[in-house]
Amino acid sequence: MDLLDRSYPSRRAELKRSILRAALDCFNTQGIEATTIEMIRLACDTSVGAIYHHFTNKEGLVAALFFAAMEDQSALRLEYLEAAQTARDGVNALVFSYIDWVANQPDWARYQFSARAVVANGPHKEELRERNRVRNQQLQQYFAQLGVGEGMAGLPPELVPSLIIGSSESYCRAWLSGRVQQNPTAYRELLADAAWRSLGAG
Amino acid sequence: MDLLDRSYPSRRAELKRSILRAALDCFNTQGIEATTIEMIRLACDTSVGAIYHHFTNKEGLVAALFFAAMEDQSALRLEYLEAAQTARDGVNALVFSYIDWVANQPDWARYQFSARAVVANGPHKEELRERNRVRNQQLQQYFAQLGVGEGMAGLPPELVPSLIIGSSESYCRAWLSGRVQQNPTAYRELLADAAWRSLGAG
Amino acid sequence: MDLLDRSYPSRRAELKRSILRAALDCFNTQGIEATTIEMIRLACDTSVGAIYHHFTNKEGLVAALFFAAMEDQSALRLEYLEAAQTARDGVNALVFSYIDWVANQPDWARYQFSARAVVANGPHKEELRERNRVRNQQLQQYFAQLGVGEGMAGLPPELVPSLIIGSSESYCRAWLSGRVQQNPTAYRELLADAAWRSLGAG
Amino acid sequence: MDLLDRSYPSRRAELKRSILRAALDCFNTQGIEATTIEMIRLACDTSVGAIYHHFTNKEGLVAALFFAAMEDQSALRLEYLEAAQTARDGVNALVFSYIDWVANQPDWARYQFSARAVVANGPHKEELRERNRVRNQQLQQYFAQLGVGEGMAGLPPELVPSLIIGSSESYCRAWLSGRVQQNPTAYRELLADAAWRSLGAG
DNA sequence: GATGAATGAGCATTCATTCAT
DNA sequence: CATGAATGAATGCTCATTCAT
Repeated sequence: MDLLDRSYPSRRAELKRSILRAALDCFNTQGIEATTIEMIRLACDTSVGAIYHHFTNKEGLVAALFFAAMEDQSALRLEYLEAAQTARDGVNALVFSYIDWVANQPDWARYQFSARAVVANGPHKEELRERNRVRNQQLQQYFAQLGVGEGMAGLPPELVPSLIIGSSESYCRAWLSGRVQQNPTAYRELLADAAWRSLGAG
Repeated sequence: MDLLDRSYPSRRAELKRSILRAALDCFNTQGIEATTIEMIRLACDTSVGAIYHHFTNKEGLVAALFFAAMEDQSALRLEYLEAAQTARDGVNALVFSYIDWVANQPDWARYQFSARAVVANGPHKEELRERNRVRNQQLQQYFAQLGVGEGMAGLPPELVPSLIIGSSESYCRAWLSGRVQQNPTAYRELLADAAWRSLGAG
Repeated sequence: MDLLDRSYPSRRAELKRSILRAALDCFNTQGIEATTIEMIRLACDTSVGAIYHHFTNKEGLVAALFFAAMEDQSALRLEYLEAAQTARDGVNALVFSYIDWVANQPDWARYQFSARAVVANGPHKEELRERNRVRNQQLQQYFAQLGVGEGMAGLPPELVPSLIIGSSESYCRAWLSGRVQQNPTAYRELLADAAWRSLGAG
Repeated sequence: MDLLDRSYPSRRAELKRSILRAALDCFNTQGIEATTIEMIRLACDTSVGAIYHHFTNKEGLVAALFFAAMEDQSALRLEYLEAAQTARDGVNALVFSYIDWVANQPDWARYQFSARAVVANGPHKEELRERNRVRNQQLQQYFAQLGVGEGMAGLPPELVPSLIIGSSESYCRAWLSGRVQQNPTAYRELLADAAWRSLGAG
């Protein structure tokens, strides 16, 4: 099922969905700043007014799209994490959910990379901060439950996320921008193993 | 010595330097798109005409700044790599040079992150591609010399750069955007060790 | 009793009244042009459609408000004039009714000043002209009855209204915009005396 | 000599003058809010950019025009006042300078009436307040010199300006909007006499 | 009658770029 | 070489008004 159908499932939200889809396409193709409201309007055949009615702003549209991606990614992560029993399972869940989400929603992933800076400096920066705070808290709880951090004594907590996800993110970026060819899912296991080793928890 | 004094060392280039410095400040503070030529003019007290005389247009200024950063970073990497004897030395050289450069030139590093997408889609995309090609070739040569890749048989070559530098890059991004506090140089060794372990070459 | 209750006394007109009151507030606070239908809707908690149902369009609302003020002011003037016996009484009636109305309905007076130009150039300009014509005729009749104009021989008729009401209007404007402090009713007698003297009819 | 030539006499300010003249015409013909920058641009055959270069804003243009009128009117008033010896002379100077200015610059006078409210609520409200303060102070000085206020003991000072100028202003407004036909200069003496009588200083 | 989503013409404003001086 | 006034296409956004439900 499509990401947007998950986020806006009702019938009445059809227009909203079609605006978002058109915006995603335009933003990814032309770049966020280079995309004009008129381009989006053309792409989904509505009126300028309708776009503003539903999203207030160009920045509101950018943010709505970004938060939709964030939530979808979060949902997959939680799903994977719920099945995890051990610390190693947890690391796998993070790496796999990250890679699978990017590989399945490359457009949304691409958008997420380019929109983050925009949202983080725009009028929705507070909402972003808050969502990040909540997400980090949830992750900490999960990892506390799993006893992660014990095996990797000595590693500063603020370093751990980079060790777990850094390589995957780096490869996914390279893939999305065409610098490497192979689909990241082909390296799921390698990247999860490498992340685990990098934690020195072997 | 300052990055710009290295790149534009002559006396006559003083104006060029002061424009670049002002532009860097503005771009980092306001964002590249949000910065107007007028803002830069104000910040370095020249005329619009002078800016256009030296850099042709805004994208020329963005690119000049980006390539200056790239070259400075390259120079440090080469310096570190020249002292490397073993594969492990090479990994350390990459990680250390990356971290040290970011930590010493945080403004340039910040700019590099935000400008890459702009340059990669602007009129200087070819020059960027070419520079990347040259850099990758150099790196490959160095690593071939050091016999890197032998100990890590089985790892796809296109994955290796992400394994080496991914975590460091991830942490540096987090540091530049204030999400973590500790200066990345504090974790130089930890990150290099983790990178080495992640390669499975222990 | 409230101006609007006088103009729209029935129970069924409650909504109409609440729209007018909200519009008056908004127009005075933000200015007529700066006030949007949406602001008015918010202020009286109806729907856009309801406003258009009752007043056809924004200019209809502006005019309805203006004519309501005009009628209320007219009613008071007639009331005062009906008690007048002499020319001097007539001048007093005009000055006092003007001042008392402004002092008792400052919001409506303020609105009247700012709306006149709008109505006089909008689609209701004819209605305004007609109402003015009728009012002037009535005044002329009253003054003819009282024999006004005899004592002040030599004064051009078109100058007389300005001599009678000019100073009061000037002071009331100053009071409404905060340039003077004292309530105009404090100067009722002084202004009426001055008007009388200015007619040279002493 | 034209009002604008007095305010912007240099050769280089030619464009500025032509913009102001075009704006005055448009504002008076269509109304300030109804006038678009494009209309003004057409009327003086420049570019939008030039208008913004010289006046920053539509509101800047409105204010520049308003202050130019104010200064021109002030200059005439000072000129007339300088020749005054007695209180009666002073009253005449105020009434005559007011009437003469309106009659000689009807477009500027009309504009002044409609622009005052806009400027008083716009971003230049402070400048307007300050200019008013200075003007009032000057007037007070002049009248103190002339011993005005002595003969009219008992009249509250804040009422005096309305008594002096109220009737003239009222008649001028009526003339500018076509409600009366006779040019106000025809009634200069009558209005000055009436003002003097209204002060009760006879 | 009431509602409010949808419409789209219209506007102020910006800003990279040029070029006469 | 330097200057900065002038250009004008392009854009985000507003808001009165309509009309299907």
